[in-house]
Amino acid sequence: MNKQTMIEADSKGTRRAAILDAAEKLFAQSGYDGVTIRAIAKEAGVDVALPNYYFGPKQSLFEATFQRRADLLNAWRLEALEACIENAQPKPPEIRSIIEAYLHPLLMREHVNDPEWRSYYALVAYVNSSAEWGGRLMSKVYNPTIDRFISALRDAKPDASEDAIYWGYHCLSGALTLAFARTGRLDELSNGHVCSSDFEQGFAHMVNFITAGFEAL
Amino acid sequence: MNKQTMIEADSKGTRRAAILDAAEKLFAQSGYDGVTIRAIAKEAGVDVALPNYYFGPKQSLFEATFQRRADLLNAWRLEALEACIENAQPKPPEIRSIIEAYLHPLLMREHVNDPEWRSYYALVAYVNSSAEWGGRLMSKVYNPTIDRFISALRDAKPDASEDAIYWGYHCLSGALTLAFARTGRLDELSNGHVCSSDFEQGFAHMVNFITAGFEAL
DNA sequence: GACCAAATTCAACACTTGTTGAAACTGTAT
DNA sequence: ATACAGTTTCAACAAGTGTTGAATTTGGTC
Repeated sequence: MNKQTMIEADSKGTRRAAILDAAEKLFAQSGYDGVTIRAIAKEAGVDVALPNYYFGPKQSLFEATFQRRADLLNAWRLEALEACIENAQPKPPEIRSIIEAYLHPLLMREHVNDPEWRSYYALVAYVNSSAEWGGRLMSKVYNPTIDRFISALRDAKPDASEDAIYWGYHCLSGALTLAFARTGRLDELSNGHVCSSDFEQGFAHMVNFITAGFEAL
Repeated sequence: MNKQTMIEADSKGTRRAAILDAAEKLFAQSGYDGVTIRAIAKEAGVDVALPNYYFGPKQSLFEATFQRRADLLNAWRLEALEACIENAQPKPPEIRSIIEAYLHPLLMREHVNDPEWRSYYALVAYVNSSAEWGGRLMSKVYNPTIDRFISALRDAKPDASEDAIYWGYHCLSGALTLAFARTGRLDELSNGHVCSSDFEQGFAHMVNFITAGFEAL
């Protein structure tokens, strides 16, 4: 049973899915240590003992929550990357279209403003910049996909150094996950002029900015 | 008594400073909820009741820790910005030199590899991408300085839209604080080829990347 | 020495934490 | 009905949580 069908099996009604939904929402809001099993159980409307029954200890619940939507996300991104490589044949694709393949799957579907997906994105932001989870968990779940994007960028910029490409990806990742975190900081900084939760506007600016960064390598 | 002298007054020997040092280190490692007052007291070598005696409740201790080095940092950055504006008179300074004024004060002094400053940077990374602290605390402490940099960027790029400049700053901030977080992710992604804790190398790449992003606005 | 305020310790408070084992309940196959 | 495995509840556990008030110690001033 692949993960797509797992999500659907868990999709609605079952308590197992309700627990994951609650965990996703709360972990995204307050981080691992800021959330108690009891709060998750309450949010999910189940008994305190049930999360442990289904997922074992708290750490496993957290990793299961993080893992749940990852395979879908990776599949969407790879699909978009393959398509952009295909379209550019036989030349390597433009940098801009690689960056778009990385970002667009996150908001070009029905789930752009789906609060559950937004929670998951915030969870990714938390994990990505957490010293405790960051390296290990992100790498385990997302590296195979990222490797493909790195390769594509390398092909598009064959004269750039390896270091520069990796640090370029670092900038992309940092900007993206900070947007995911939805701290409301840009709103405050700009006195309400910019709405940082307007992902579609923000992503357009980010694509321009990041593309220019890579093209200058 | 300004903050410079406050830090020096707290610098060594006093328990008050030991508590701040311990809190800085531990909060940077594990975030607000991942650290207990008892752990801080133990790390500082003082009684459990002492943090509360000096700083009041846990939240206040956290904010005091975050605040302690902020004024120094702001002063250094503003000094660097003034210098680069001065040097470019009467024209506005180059974008690259503005970005350098923002980044270089963090590593161009004796404290580049000072573990205490590194802890503080990691703390900034935590706060910046935390949904609970991010907006409020970062803005309160750092906005006046950031506003000056935004103005300088606006002068250097008078034809860029306001939105684009704010989102450009967002990219800069996200990349910088992700580097601060020191998750070790780039190391894993590149199979050890890139050392993400080598700030000097990383900052050089980031300056290039971010400068190109702004110049393309 | 006596005095006093600041600093520090100690013990305890009320409450929350993750986890568990035994009991009760569910639905289905026999 | 019986049996049985998968769920769900309940109560409790040992350990840890932030905070506090009273007691004690410290260091300097009269």
